[in-house]
Amino acid sequence: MSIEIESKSTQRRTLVHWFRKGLRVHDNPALLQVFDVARTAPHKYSVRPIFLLDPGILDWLQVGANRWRFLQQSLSDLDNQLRELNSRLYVVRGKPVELFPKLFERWNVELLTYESDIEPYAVQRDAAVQKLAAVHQVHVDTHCSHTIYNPEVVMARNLGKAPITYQKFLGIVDQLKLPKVREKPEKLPEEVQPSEDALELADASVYDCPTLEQLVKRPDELGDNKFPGGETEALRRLEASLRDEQWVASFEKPKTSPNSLEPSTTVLSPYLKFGCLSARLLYERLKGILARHPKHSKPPVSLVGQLLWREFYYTAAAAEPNFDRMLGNAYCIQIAWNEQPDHLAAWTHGRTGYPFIDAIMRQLRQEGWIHHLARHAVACFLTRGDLWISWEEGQRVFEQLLLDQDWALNAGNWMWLSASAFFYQYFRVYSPVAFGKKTDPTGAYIRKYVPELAKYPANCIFEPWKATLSAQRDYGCVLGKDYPHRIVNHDIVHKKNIKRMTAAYKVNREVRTGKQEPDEELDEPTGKRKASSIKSGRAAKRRR
DNA sequence: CTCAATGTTGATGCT
DNA sequence: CAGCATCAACATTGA
Repeated sequence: MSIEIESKSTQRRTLVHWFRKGLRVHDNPALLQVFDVARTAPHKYSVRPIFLLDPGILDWLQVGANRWRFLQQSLSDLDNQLRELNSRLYVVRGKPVELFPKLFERWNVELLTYESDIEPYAVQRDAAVQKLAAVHQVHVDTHCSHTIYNPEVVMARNLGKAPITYQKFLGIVDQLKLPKVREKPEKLPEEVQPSEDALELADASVYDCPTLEQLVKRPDELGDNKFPGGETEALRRLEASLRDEQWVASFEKPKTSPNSLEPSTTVLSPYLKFGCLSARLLYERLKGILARHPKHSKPPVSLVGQLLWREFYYTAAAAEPNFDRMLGNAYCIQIAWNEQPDHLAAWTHGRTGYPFIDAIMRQLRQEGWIHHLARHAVACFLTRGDLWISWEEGQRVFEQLLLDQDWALNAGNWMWLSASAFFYQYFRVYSPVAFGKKTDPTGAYIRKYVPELAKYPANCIFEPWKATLSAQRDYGCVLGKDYPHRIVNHDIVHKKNIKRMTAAYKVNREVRTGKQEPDEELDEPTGKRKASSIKSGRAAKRRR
């Protein structure tokens, strides 16, 4: 017994950084902490940066093949980055709560660091891990570095609540100090290399990065690899995006095109989502450029404005565990959406019969990224504009297909577009015909992604039902045979849906002001009061 | 309490 | 082709 204790006390202690999001070595305060501590006593410590991969989640998580590939590439690049710093990435297979007690013991862990996260799943997981760490006398330090501003700090400046308008949000963060962007850590001394544990002695590849074959269960669903994952590519893309300072300084999102053949915006979003690129670094770089160009665009339309939209939604989401649902969500207006599986399937797979909508949905499936305004067009079409299907259904499809899918942003934008929260001018409806014509009058985008319509001329490619049957035959694409008839008539349904929105808002208003109880069909028993408490202080006062 | 101003990105038709 | 009014009309904010 005494020998055991003796050997344990002389065994080196391990410092662990746990990667989740934040798949980078630059501006990573939690990683930096572990490296810094190791350097204070290189003979006492060894360092193990880890990523946990639960093989069970591959089957149920809403992640499409393209995003699995992005993750695989990001992990592989991260491993390379760490090897240049005399370390490596240790990918450990299993569930966090089952793994950590074993790792704490196996590696004699002293310190665990990670980047904090506001997603409910992560909050719950991290609380459980912190408990386990306490039991094993492992010190835990967390750092807020996925966002520029800490959502908790923003709320503290707004009477403890998340601001629900962007302008209010701007007013608050304008008073906050900017976080310091951190350099990537310096190389670790050789002595810090951990000696092989029992598992590594048995199998030297036990902690290796997953291969593409291991992560992508449906390789047939992989599209072109237009946006490879990883920090290296993120930083390359950052530099390419910032090269033209005039463009950066004059950027206005609403003036960029949703249907250009090549992206009209930076496509840094997937890299921000996985943390391959630090939002704080991007912010600092943008500020530097704007300082050299006094006449520049401003939030909400500027590039800085785009980053702050991300912050806005993160703050709102941090305050609401049900942010991704209609029921029990304090921000969200309650609407009796229809269930319409055939229409949902048509939208999901780009078979609505509206070429502009279908082209966007097919680009999304193939490439994993679509322009923000393209997301507006298809989201409006699915929900309040045409199909009257719940935003949660659209959220699910985006969650699967978008490389940049980020819980807070996806839910927040779906609520915005469906006029369920944050945005209320539901009478502004996108036309699935007219909207795309503004930036692509010839329909080149449609020809690329809906090739069966390639021979349709510009004057009817946005509305192929206007071509006569003989013309359709000439163009080699007959509606109902080679391409679907439109599943709804926009001119008719969008007017009907505006009236439905008016009715839904009226009910919601009466519920809020206490004139009427919420619809029992819509509300969960526990969600009743909550729906009104944040929405309106006026209503809450009246109730008291 | 009321009331006016405001809101990242609508469509249409007119000047 | 940019700018503007109109359509019908929302919630939030702040005076």
